Amino acid sequence: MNNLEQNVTQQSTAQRRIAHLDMDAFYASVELLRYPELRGQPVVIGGRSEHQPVVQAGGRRQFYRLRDYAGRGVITTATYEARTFGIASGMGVMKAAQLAPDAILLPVDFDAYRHYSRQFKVTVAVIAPQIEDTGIDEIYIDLSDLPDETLVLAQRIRQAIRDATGLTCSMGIAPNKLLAKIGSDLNKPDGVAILDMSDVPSRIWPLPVQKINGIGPKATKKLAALNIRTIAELAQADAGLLQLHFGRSYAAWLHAVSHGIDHRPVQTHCEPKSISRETTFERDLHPRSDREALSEIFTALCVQVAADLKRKGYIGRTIGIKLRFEDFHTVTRDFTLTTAHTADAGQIRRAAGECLRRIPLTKKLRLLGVRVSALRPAHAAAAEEHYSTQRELPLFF
DNA sequence: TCTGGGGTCCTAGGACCC
DNA sequence: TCTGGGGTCCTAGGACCC
Repeated sequence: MNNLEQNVTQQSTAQRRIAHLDMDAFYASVELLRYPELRGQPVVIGGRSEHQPVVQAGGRRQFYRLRDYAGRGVITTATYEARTFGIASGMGVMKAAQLAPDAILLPVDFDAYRHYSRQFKVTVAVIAPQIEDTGIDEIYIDLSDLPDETLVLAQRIRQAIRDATGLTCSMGIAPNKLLAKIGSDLNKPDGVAILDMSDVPSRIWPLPVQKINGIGPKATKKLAALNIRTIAELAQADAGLLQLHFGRSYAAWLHAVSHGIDHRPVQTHCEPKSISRETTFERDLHPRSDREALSEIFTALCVQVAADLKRKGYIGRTIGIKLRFEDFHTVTRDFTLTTAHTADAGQIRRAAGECLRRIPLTKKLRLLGVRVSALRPAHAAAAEEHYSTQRELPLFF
């Protein structure tokens, strides 16, 4: 065995130390920094239109209540006080208003959340640089190569985030991402959980299957029909039965995760695969009688996607659209350019228009979306073009 | 009074090529 | 005329996540 092989073997057999860090009620907590007088109250973030607080004479702020809201939209985040009413993210605002009509409603402010997101990630990176970005409010951190004791490290990271942002987070630390992710939820909010493989039977198995990242509503329902509700029941389930109902690869995955097994690495770098924009209308629009409005929205989406591509430095080759009808049925169409990649709004609009013509429009629409995929960095494409031109030159001269 | 917007990954069939 | 697999690309839909 040579040195390289030895290293690889050692690396793959060594116990890893992976953290999952999740900001507590992130959007709501950022809003509470801005409106400290709301601390301790049920507050939800979401909705679509402008429901900014109104500053009254004397500087007092007047906030919107859930009961004052009418129309479409969902809750993105609820404070823990609001969650006691049964409000959860993803819930329609109108339904949340039934549960807690007096809860404060604030509009989303993504710029503010992105600002705090960058801040907490930079703060963590100073202490532990091996970070995988998995969203605006959560990251995985590979702590394997750091010398410090696990709990000391966790508390140092959490304190640094609190000092830099005033925000709290929860952490799970375990030998892999699967268990770290479950762990960060165990002592939420503002808590830490450290898990080992030997903790799986006592601390993981009693949990419901949907606590596993990757088992969603559909799989949970199918498992419940097989009398499988806890991770313990999943771990004991007959392999043949699972294969019959979920297919070979998903069944194998279910079996592995129920035993706490997960070999995915922490990925510190990731290129985007697609960039898209979509919008749900205030009211459903008719393909004929609202044709003008739809056409305007469609073009605007293409212009936005093109701007996003340029700002982020990508060009794409596959243009796709998404339509959602009034009955929530959703269809997509896409088209791959035979010419070069593009970030041009006009070209995207034409391709998207071709896609649209392939969908029969009878029902009213509630959503329209435009996506560009098969991306590549614009600079790499330019460099390659330059390189290939250079290479060809000698042939011509 | 249902159900946002931004993504990723997987599956599956058909075309096309070797 | 019928008969193979394997590999890759394209397209559509769906599950899932934050």
